[in-house]
Amino acid sequence: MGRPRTPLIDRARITTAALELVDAKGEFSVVQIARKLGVQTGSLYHHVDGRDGIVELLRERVCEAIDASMFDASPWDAALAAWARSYRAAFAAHPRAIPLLMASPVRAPRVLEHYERAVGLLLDAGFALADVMRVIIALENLILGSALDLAAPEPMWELGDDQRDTPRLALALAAAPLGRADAAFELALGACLEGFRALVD
Amino acid sequence: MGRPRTPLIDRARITTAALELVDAKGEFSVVQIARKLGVQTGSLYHHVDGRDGIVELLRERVCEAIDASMFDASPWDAALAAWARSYRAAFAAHPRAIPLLMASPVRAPRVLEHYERAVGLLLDAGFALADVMRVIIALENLILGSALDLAAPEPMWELGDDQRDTPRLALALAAAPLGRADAAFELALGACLEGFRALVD
DNA sequence: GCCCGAAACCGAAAGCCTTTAGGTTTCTCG
DNA sequence: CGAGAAACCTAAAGGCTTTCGGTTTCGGGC
Repeated sequence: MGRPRTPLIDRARITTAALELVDAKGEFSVVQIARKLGVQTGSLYHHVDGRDGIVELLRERVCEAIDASMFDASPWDAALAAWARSYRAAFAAHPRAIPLLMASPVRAPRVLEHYERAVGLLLDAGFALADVMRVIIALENLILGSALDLAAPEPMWELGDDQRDTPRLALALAAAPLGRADAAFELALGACLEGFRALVD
Repeated sequence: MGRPRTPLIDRARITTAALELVDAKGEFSVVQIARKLGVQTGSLYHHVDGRDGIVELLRERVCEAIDASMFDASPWDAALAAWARSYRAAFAAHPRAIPLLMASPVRAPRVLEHYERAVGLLLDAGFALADVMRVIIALENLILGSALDLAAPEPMWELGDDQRDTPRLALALAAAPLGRADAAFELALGACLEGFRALVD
């Protein structure tokens, strides 16, 4: 018993275990993480601020993959598009984590910093201060909505066995290309950027 | 004990109690519903298919408010816009239910029927079959993403006490009008519809 | 070099939760 | 009028989160 000579767990290992559980089963519990790490449940509470704290760690881990390097180099619209694609791709890498991360607001400082840089980008591009959040929120709506679509492994629409009630929906679904989620995202992204350009010109 | 002379609970009352709990606290439990209805926990299982069944009931209840009457009358773009607004408004009426409803695919026939009619609308408007789902999914991404934004009663961005890390974000947030979520949605909706028109012209 | 507080684990328990099972009364239908 | 279904209760199993006290180890100040 007692304190071990070398710590058995840390925040990074807890996060990894939680993410593996979420990727595999779509959910996690403190008990399951403890089992995975060979540790008593209560021990996790020395490293982490409860279950919600673990969700926050997951958010940070997932968002680490978002690339924000384009904010300095490209023209504003190309940078915004690249950011949006990277943002979406980061969530797409762990689709089953999305419902978990959707339930609580963004608190992670590292994510907030992305928004800070996006604001700067748009201000420098000549957007009016009152328009900036409108643009960012609109884009974020699209990104998160699209990510949500990615979260459902099965199609978002489960037609009944009897498709006579929805003949044309079944037809359109069958005719949609495989990467329909990506195609839809690109369609909306292009349209939104076009709309944003009208604000600054 | 025994069976009461008049039933104490039914699916409608369970749904109402669950929705009240969700509206008030953002979550619900079978125990809390039972307490609210003055009934033992297990009794609910005579009326409802477990906790997941209650979520399905909530989805139906929330989606009842979506108006689909415009599909027959207006030109396609006005109809699509009206549908999107009504869809979003139905979710906005119970924002805290959104994370709950997002986790599972759409099964309710009444909701599927909306998509069926949207497909018909677009086909009749001259959209290519392969484009129809792309357009609908793009629009839905926007609706759900925007609804998700509404789900956060607190601002989606919780800046730390020390705003020195995000000075321009704080500035932009302060400059954004009160209905910033609505403004962002309308901005993106208009842009997307403009993009859709380019597909059919 | 020693001591004391902090750190990191274990064990146990309180208090939630979901779901199932069996018992009792009442209703409905043949 | 009798049988079975319906609708409630009580009880309990088994999961969950979180807290608390006990035990050992580490590290910094004297």
